[in-house]
Amino acid sequence: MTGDSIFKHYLEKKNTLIKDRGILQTTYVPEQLLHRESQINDIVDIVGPSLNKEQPSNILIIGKTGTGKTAVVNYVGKELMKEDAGNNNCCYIYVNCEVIDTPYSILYNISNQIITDPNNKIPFTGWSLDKIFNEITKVIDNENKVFIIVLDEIDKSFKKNGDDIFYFLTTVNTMLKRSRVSIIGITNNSKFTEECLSPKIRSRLGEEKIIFPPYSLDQLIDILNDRAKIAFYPDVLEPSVINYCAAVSAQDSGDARKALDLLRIAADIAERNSDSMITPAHVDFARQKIELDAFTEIIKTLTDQSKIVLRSIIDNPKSENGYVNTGDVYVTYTNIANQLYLPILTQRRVADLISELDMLGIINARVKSFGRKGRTKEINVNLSKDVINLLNSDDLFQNFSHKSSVSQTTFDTDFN
DNA sequence: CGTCCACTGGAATCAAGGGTCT
DNA sequence: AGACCCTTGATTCCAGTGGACG
Repeated sequence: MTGDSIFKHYLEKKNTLIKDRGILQTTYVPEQLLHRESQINDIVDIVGPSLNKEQPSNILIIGKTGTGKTAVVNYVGKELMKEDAGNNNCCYIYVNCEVIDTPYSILYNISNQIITDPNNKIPFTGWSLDKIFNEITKVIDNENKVFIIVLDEIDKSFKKNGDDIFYFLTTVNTMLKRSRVSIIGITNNSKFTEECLSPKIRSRLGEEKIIFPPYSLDQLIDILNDRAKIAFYPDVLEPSVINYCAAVSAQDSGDARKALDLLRIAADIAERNSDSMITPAHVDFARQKIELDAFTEIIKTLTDQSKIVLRSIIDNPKSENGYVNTGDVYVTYTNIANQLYLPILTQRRVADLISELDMLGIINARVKSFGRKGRTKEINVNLSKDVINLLNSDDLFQNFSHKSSVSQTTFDTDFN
């Protein structure tokens, strides 16, 4: 790979608007986190004793997406490690349970952040949970430190796996002689404690609770200005852009992440167009792009069966009156699956897949009763043409589109 | 007011596919 | 090689259930 490559014009082209793109990334942790002073102080006060090898209380952090939970915790963690000269007293471990979502992989991940010797790492599969439990307790105790383990998006894992590992993690201390473990759980589900936790864990995990309220409009403007100041060259932002980004996101639950995404993508679009300024129009484009990207990503990762179910909903002959029910979908589904020579799932399973699509936000499904005529899910789809085209152009349906012209009239796929 | 439809929601279970361990 | 283990997707079974209809 030499510099003289197909990327040449990228290397030569200088950005005229964005000076430092990284600053607009949501993963960037700024020097100073605005409007979160009190939360930071709370966490510092709780976690601080670990510097003297005393065990901090467990913390549960609650707040909606984009309210700075992860950023604040990681920021405090970073500062804590800085303060712990020589790495002797405490150790900060971060695990995102949305990405790492099985009991095994969570424990695997935690242990391998601790184990430095590559020969002693735990294999990524194959061991029994018992064995991993024992190994991790041994490893932790050997270190003779206070471990602060952050479990981000903790509710996701609870939903899927129950609370076994968390029970383990909150009770390891009884088996440790030298080290201590304390847990920081992060969730965006405000009813998490009541809905998901069994009483025995509830009291342990929720020793301290810290709430992260959504950012207000003014706070979002502050945050955006703060980053824009260093991310852009001077005078490339039309004055109303920041307010516009902030307003869009404030409406929608004060999500700073979303506001930053908007600003960054708007800037990218302007840059690519070689426009001299970033305007609210760019922000509008960015909004559309974000939405489409989100759906693209979801559809890409759907299993074949889910794709067929989704398509069955969209293409359902009965869908012209706005909604379909599970039975209708299942009929269409068996049709399509048959034509694609794929195994046909039971209706029970298809109902589950429909529920999953609902949770992903691709479709709307709510249970409705028709009295004597039974009870079913009322499903409606509200997808843009772009998204539907995207689904139709999926590899899975390539052969199908040709064949389907024979009998089904509803499958008028338009590629252009 | 009770019935009864057409599913839902939950739990138990299976099979296949990834692997380790002895 | 055979015993075990975890994860994922699917199956099977079954006890609910909201509310229009009779």
